[in-house]
Amino acid sequence: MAAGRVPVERRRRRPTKTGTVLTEELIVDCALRLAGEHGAEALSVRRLGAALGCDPSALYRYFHDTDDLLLAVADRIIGETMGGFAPAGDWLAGLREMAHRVYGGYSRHPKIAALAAYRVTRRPHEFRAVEIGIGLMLRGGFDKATAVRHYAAFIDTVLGHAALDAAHAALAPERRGADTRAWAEAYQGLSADEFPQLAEVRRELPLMAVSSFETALELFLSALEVRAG
Amino acid sequence: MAAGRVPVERRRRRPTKTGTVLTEELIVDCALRLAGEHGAEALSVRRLGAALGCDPSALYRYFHDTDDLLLAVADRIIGETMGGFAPAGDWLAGLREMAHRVYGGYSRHPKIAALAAYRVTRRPHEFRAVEIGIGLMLRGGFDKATAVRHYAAFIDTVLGHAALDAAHAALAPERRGADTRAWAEAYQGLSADEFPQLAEVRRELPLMAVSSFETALELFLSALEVRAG
DNA sequence: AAAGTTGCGTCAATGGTGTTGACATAAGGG
DNA sequence: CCCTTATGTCAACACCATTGACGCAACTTT
Repeated sequence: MAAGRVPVERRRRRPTKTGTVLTEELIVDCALRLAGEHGAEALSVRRLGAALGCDPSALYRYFHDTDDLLLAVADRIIGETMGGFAPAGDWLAGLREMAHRVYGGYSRHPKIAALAAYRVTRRPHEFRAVEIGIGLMLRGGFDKATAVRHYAAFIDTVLGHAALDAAHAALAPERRGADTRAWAEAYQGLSADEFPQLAEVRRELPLMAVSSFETALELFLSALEVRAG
Repeated sequence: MAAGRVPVERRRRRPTKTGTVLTEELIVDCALRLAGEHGAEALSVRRLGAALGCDPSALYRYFHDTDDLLLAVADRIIGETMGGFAPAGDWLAGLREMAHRVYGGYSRHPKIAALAAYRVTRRPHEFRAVEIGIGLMLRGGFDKATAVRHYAAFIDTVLGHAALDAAHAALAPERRGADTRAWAEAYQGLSADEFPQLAEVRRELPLMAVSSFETALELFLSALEVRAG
């Protein structure tokens, strides 16, 4: 049953009924593509099996369960977004780019992001990302413990926003629409007596429907800058 | 089928097979209790029906679907956490307390938080919370548009951290443990050649396993303070 | 080249999930 | 007292993840 128990060297590559030869890599590829093309619900063992042309249960030869597969997919995303990133100049600019890369990567795969943004993949691409992030904090002049704590706060803030926006983007269309329209509709009709502050900013409320990631990131980075210097 | 379509006044209160009389409130109560007591998976229409002593499908007379029910439960949580909150003094202190209340409320209901933190409930308790939050920003001296944008960044940062930590807390125990231990185990064994920065802070890495909410919040608030004054 | 292991794809089955339409019954208004 | 109709119940559908038994075929060994 168990996945990965079989050493890679001993692998016997038997083609499936439809001819393709399964690989961990191929499965992750397919999962990523499937989650992207079709809606949020497309990522199930059965659909994945169908897309790969194999029996669903064959996947359990490669991954313990769907959680294991999910982490593998998440690490692939991290790898893609951080690929070729080697910040050289200003540490703050480095952090800014890293934030944009991570946020952008997860935005491109909202369904996965919503499920995996808060996980620790414990896989190579994540190792590299943390290595870079902590390096940037150290370059900012923070002592070791502060660098780690600030990196945690930084990446969690970025991941938190990414997860929020991704989860929203991954919602079924009619639900996403309803949530978005709330600020321009339900919140517009509230009584000014009961909600004076909301009435005051009524015309600006639709701003609540757009992502606050950029605003939050710049506020956060400015706070870091102050503490460093 | 549809929920809420029946005006409240016309309701015919028929007891279920086991004698209890269903109410939207009673259902939300039960859902909250169920999600708290039993593990993360306890929240399903069937279990809820069993706990209420009614047929699962009876719930569809009160809520369109599980999403509708989820939003009702989430709004209840907001109401509980914000109950009696009327910040009078310093606007920054008000924001700090609001952040702690929201984060704490969701921490007490991780399963719900993981599912609902990024939603707009469009219900009374949420209205009140936004009213208070925007009021605090206006008190900080920001103009209308900036107040709204800063409130969005503020609440999304808080909700993002709450969602991250809640999702982690709602994980199945063995998965949560594995994720947590990663920083004290998998990350400790990495080669110092390949990951020099990680090696540098190796002894501080376990800090990554604890919530970064407080750190992030204080950084965020300090940035707000600078912009206000 | 034949025999023996064993990886792994397939099949069938289990027990879970949300949701719906038909139905019967009792509640409450006239 | 009847009539309308709200609503709890039942049965069914279409999904889901996961597992154990099975047998083929791809390697290893002799």
